Amino acid sequence: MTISKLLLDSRNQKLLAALLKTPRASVTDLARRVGLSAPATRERLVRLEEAGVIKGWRVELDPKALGYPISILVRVRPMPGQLPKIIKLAQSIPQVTECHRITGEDCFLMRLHLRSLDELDGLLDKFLVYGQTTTSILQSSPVPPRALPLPNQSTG
Amino acid sequence: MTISKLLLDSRNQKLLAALLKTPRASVTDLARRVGLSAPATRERLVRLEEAGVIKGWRVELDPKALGYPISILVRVRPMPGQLPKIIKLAQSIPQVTECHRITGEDCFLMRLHLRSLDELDGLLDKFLVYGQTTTSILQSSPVPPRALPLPNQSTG
DNA sequence: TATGAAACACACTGAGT
DNA sequence: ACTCAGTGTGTTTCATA
Repeated sequence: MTISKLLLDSRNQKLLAALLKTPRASVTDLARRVGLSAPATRERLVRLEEAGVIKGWRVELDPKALGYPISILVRVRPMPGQLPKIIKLAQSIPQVTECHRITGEDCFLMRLHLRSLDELDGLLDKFLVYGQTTTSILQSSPVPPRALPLPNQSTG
Repeated sequence: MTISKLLLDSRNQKLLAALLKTPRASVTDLARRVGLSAPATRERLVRLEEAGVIKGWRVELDPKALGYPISILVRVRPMPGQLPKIIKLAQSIPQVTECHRITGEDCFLMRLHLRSLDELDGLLDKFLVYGQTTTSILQSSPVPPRALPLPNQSTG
């Protein structure tokens, strides 16, 4: 049994579910919803963070509001030996907000945010030095980022 | 000038920058860092939320810790007329934590989390009813999700 | 749109079970 | 591992500029 599983008793499941619903809830509020005292709830939160079950906290800003109305996805197929250069390039471009190494002929998938389509050429050119690119414009998100189901085990 | 721009004076820029660094900081702490009183800072936060500049707050859980060690990306090329069915299907599968409509021959890109590779066949089969799929396994993230640069304008 | 003071809620600690 | 109670800090409202 993994450390994680020990951490995922029914109370922590409730706690995580409550947190997913309202990430900014106070410990006191979470405690009420979980049926524990505030100190006990806090202790559980700290342990979940220490164990890495809770990886982090985020505030999500709207790219449009920040002046980036266009989101695109770019796949990159590196030329032989150019893989590390593409990584460095992606990291150095602030408009690249995600870059993933994936299996398949295209080794990378990245997400870029643009102020206008005019920016696209210049950005792609930078990558074309090291490989081929395939570009898609993001139109909508039928499933916007959402949480995975919790194990919902009955133990604990 | 858009509503957003009016909202992005230099103090709000500082405020958002502070929030991005430490999303769970207290209003009092943010106020100190921005150089305003707590009530004023709180007021600004509320407005930024109401205007949609702050889209939401997230707690990020580790998929591995929840029992989903494998992340994959699937592109789907729908057969004619099957596009809405694919959307519904994606929404109905909890392992699909993101699904994006994109331009190109593959209309959808989605992200799935698996308990094991054995799950893959069954999941892909569901989509293969409505179109072709291309699957990649996510190996690493040279650029893990990060924030866009703020406008950093001098006005305000 | 900001501030300061006051009322209230929350976080955190320590002692006890 | 939890609860309870006490203390200090943060949050929120209101009056005011």
